[in-house]
Amino acid sequence: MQKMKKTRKQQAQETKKHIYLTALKLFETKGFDQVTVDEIVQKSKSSKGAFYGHFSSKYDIFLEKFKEIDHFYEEFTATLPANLCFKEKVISLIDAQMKYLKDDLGMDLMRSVYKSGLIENEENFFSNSERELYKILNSFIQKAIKDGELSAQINIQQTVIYISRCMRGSLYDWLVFGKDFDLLQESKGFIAIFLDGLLTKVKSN
Amino acid sequence: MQKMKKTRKQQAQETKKHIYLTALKLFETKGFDQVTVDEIVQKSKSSKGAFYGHFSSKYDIFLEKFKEIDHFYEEFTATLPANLCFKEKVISLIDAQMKYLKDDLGMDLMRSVYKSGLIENEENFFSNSERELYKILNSFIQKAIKDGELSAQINIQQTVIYISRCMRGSLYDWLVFGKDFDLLQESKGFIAIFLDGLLTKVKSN
DNA sequence: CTGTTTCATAGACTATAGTCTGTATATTAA
DNA sequence: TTAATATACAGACTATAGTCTATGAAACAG
Repeated sequence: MQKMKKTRKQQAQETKKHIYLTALKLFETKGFDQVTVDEIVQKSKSSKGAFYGHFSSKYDIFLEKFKEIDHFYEEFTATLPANLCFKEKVISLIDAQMKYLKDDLGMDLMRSVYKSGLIENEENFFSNSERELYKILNSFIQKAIKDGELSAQINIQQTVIYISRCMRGSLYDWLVFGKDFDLLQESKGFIAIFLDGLLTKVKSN
Repeated sequence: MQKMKKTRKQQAQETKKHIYLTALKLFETKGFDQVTVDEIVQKSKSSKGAFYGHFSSKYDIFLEKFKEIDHFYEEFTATLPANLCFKEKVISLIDAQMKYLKDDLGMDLMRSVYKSGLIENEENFFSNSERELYKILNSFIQKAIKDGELSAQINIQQTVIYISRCMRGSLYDWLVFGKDFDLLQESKGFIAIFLDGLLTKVKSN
């Protein structure tokens, strides 16, 4: 197990990371659409072959970055107070998540993510990368049912989809309506009403 | 005012319409992404110059078609029974609209519409072409307030945005999750919960 | 150690959306 | 009527994402 000699795979990983970081830096300074693959390749002293060997598209770089969101979810779960009710938990999740998406990932990146979701055939990350989110929501709901906050009748998977749809809806609107759209407030106000509906519906059962 | 001689403008309109119809036919048979501008231009015996003189992009053709949705809204308004309550009206609007989008406009076109909403700088139709939808929702809400179904306290514009966001959310999910996503059922189930929340919230005020 | 295979990378090439320029004809001005 | 101008269109050209093929070096087999 020698450390000196770089193996082929190690070398490749370094190339990938180097392209990745160069691209992110360029995206940050010039904006996603202003950066060409040729420029990424040139600035990273690499090649098209290397680029497309490691990433399947220009978007793919952003998706890679987007996957870091799992770290966010981990941290969120770890620091969430245990004594909150269902509604409080969901709202606090949305609040934290939107802050993270807006400030840490940024609008450009999220636009790419949402664009790529609309590309046919592309394996959409909403069913992969958002798995962590689904798990969290799922656990919230399970807990709420156990605590009698939600009826045991509800379709858990469906509800997870609905709640995450609230997030996607607010995010999409943010991307469409732009800067003067207050993502935090909009998504909180929206989900609050939806959750009221969810809780009401259950009580009347 | 001679009828025989075609004026320049008339001729141009005919060219535009001819390109438009040729493109739509091609989109229908091969799917939007499979059709190139070159092919449209060639099949319509026209040229790039003519194409981009009349349309600002390939998407633009679809947006043109999408504007026909105003006819749908007109007809819907005309045939809506007057004796429905707020919730019934909104649900019936969503039901009819989703049927229309799914069956008459189709997934490909809607995908283009939602993609184009994500393109920066592009004047997004959500603030233009959806104006008719906003008007209808606005009138529903006004009526509901007058009838005491909704509190006079609520922010009407905000509520319009929320309800239309429910639609956008369901539509986006449809485009992402694909064929086995039941748009009608999903959007109805979703909005029903949201409306419950809206009505509840008001009652408790 | 030597021949063979695999694989990361280079960079030429392709496909296609969109731009630019030239032209002929309609329109307008005199 | 003739000259000047505007504009609809043709098609060459550009920009750029993504593909394909070649190559040289590492990994491996014997």
